[in-house]
Amino acid sequence: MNSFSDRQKEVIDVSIKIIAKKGIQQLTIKNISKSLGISEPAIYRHFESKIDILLAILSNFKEMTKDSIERLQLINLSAIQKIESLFMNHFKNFTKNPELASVIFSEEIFQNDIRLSTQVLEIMKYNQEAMLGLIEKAQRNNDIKTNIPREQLSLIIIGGLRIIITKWRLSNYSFDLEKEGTDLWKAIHKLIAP
Amino acid sequence: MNSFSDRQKEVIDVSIKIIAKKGIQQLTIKNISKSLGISEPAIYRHFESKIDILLAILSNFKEMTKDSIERLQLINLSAIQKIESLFMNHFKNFTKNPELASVIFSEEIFQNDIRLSTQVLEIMKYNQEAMLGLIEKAQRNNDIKTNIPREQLSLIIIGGLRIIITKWRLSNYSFDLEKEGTDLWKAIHKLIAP
Amino acid sequence: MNSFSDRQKEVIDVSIKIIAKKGIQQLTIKNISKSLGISEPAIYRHFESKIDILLAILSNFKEMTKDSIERLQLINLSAIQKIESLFMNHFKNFTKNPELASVIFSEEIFQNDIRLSTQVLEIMKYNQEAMLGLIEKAQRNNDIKTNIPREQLSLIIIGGLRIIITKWRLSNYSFDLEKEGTDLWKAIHKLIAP
Amino acid sequence: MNSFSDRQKEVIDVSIKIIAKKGIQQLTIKNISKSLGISEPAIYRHFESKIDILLAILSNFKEMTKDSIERLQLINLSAIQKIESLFMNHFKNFTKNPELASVIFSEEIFQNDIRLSTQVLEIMKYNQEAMLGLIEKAQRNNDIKTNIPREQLSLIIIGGLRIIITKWRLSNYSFDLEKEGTDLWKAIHKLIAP
DNA sequence: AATGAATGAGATTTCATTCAT
DNA sequence: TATGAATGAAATCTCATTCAT
Repeated sequence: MNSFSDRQKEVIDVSIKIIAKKGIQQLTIKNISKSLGISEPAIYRHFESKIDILLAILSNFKEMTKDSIERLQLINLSAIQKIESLFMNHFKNFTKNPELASVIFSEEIFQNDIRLSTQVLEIMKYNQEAMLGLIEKAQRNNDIKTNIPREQLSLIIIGGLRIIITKWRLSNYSFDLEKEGTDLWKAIHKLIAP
Repeated sequence: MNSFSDRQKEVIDVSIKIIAKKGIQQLTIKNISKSLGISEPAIYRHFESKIDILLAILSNFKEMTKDSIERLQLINLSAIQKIESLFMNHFKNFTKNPELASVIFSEEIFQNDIRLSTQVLEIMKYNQEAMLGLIEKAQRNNDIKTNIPREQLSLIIIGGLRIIITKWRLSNYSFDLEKEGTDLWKAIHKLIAP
Repeated sequence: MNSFSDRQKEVIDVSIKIIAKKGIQQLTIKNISKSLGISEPAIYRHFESKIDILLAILSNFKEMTKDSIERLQLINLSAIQKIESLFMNHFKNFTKNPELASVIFSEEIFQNDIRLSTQVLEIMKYNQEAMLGLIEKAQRNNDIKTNIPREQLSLIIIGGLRIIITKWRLSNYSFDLEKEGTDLWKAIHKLIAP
Repeated sequence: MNSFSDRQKEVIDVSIKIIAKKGIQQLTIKNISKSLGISEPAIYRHFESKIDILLAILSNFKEMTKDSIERLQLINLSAIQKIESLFMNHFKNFTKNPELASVIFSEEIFQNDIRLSTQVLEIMKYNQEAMLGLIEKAQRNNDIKTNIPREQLSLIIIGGLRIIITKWRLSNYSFDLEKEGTDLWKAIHKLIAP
């Protein structure tokens, strides 16, 4: 799809790490190039501008999001199981890749450019629509209460997902995200089950 | 408690507005002074440094948070009613003061300085403890399911609160926050009611 | 009219000198600030951008041009004498201020920005219209041949003026501009007299 | 004489076009290579440095100038006819090749290097001497007034030539150069004829 | 309390050029 | 003959802050 060169992937990678560790304000061309051990102008062989680096990060997220949702659709699971899987996969992924957590839910970072914020909104929308679709199916299967509108159910599930990750991040990854995530899912599941 | 001068309050005010409208990267001494119609050095009569402005913003939030929670405790309401009130008050306040929404839940903004992030964590903690206390009481009153640990209930309630405000902000305040907030509360209430 | 501060005038001044001596490519903020003995950022207190410095130079030229033409109109001279005066004044001014010569007829310098080239064209137009008006009057007074269209006469006079200044400049100001200018005017006068 | 390779000629060509369209400041190795559809280092296979490209442009002009003057000398025309031919040929050539006009009379472009400005001065000198020689002959043939020194006549002719081309270029080639050139020549001819 | 002038540090970006392949 | 990757130098401009007034 979006075929980034090896160097481009490296740039994207260290950029995410820099944002995660030191915040967007420290994402400078100097810091990126220092991390890669090359000169500052060398970055411009691989990206036309700094904004393009941020766009590449988002483009990467978008692909990842789409892929994981599409893969999920193909699996032979019930809708409620797919919701659980979607929910829990986030924790697995972020545990493996904690930097991602800092960037993926930090809409503020991408506020200052229309192209960036458009991408962010599209990613959010994509996630929400997937969740809504699954909730609808699960309700039809009678695996989720039907007396609660799916829009609100979706907000509650995604809201829970986001806040636990935010807490984990702000606590400096000091608790076991997968364990706390499982507990949260159990609670949500108990609440929404008919 | 912290007694800010009139000018200091003005600085805090326009700073919040700038962050809300243009992001933290645009919060510069130049932009602040331009918004206030004074010169840049004049800012330094009122704040020793830029960090002090951000600390003042957070200090302000902290006071507001404490105040509203303390006031809530004094009112003659049941615990579940207090939770509802806490939940709904946010929407009222943000509808009146949309800029606040952009800053109050943007922890990323305050990531790059220990003094700042410490303040942010304290505010979060304060809110959570208040919520936990109320949930406990509501459970004792049998107004909330008791078979779900209050830690998870708290996450779900605050998570829902945060995500709806985030959506509202990213949508450029394009929907009726109070109405959507009411719908969300109804759903949560139905779910957590015994 | 355009009221430049003292510092702004200094910037304009050294900028003209730099262009004259080293060409437009050496007109850098660094060189300007070095010439003035201040730091580079200090320049930006006085001009918003480099383009604004160039615009100020042109704005200055425009004023000078307008002024000198307007002053000329008021003097009690015949049209042909005014043409001579216009012609010869250039040599006097440039002899006093040789750097001006390098910039005033270097349209190429101002090619890369629409605002700049617009200004250049306006200055040229202004000069040409003044010259056309004077030629017309002189022809009516029978001081200039009437069997030659004034458009061509204007081109010949201004063309002569420009080329002699160009030669003087490229020769590193190595000949007496006023003397050569007088000789040229004598020749032109002899040719265009009826 | 100077035998440029095909690639070198291409480089010279696009360089002239770039200078004409966007000014000398946009004549960068990057822009040259982009125009040619090759990589930047590839340019250095054909020219040792950027200055060498500019020198090649001037060297080309010099050859062209010499050629056309030498060819003119061989033709069986009177001196005044040769002057007319020299004058009018410029308009024909520039109409065919408008970019040339932007560069050939832009001495400022070549100001910042001694080797470049030396070349420019030589070309000018060559042209002037040819013109002076022709005027002298025409005066001896009694085709041009003899009471005007040929130095001034030369200035007037070449000055007229240059200014009309400058106007044409700054007007974005918006008028018929050959027609206006003819009108100008008629005027000059009428003036200088005995 | 406020300002005009200034600055050191640093940001993004461009440029001519080099080198290994 | 050509390219991908890289770089030192330098350009424009921004930022937080200081100081004399």
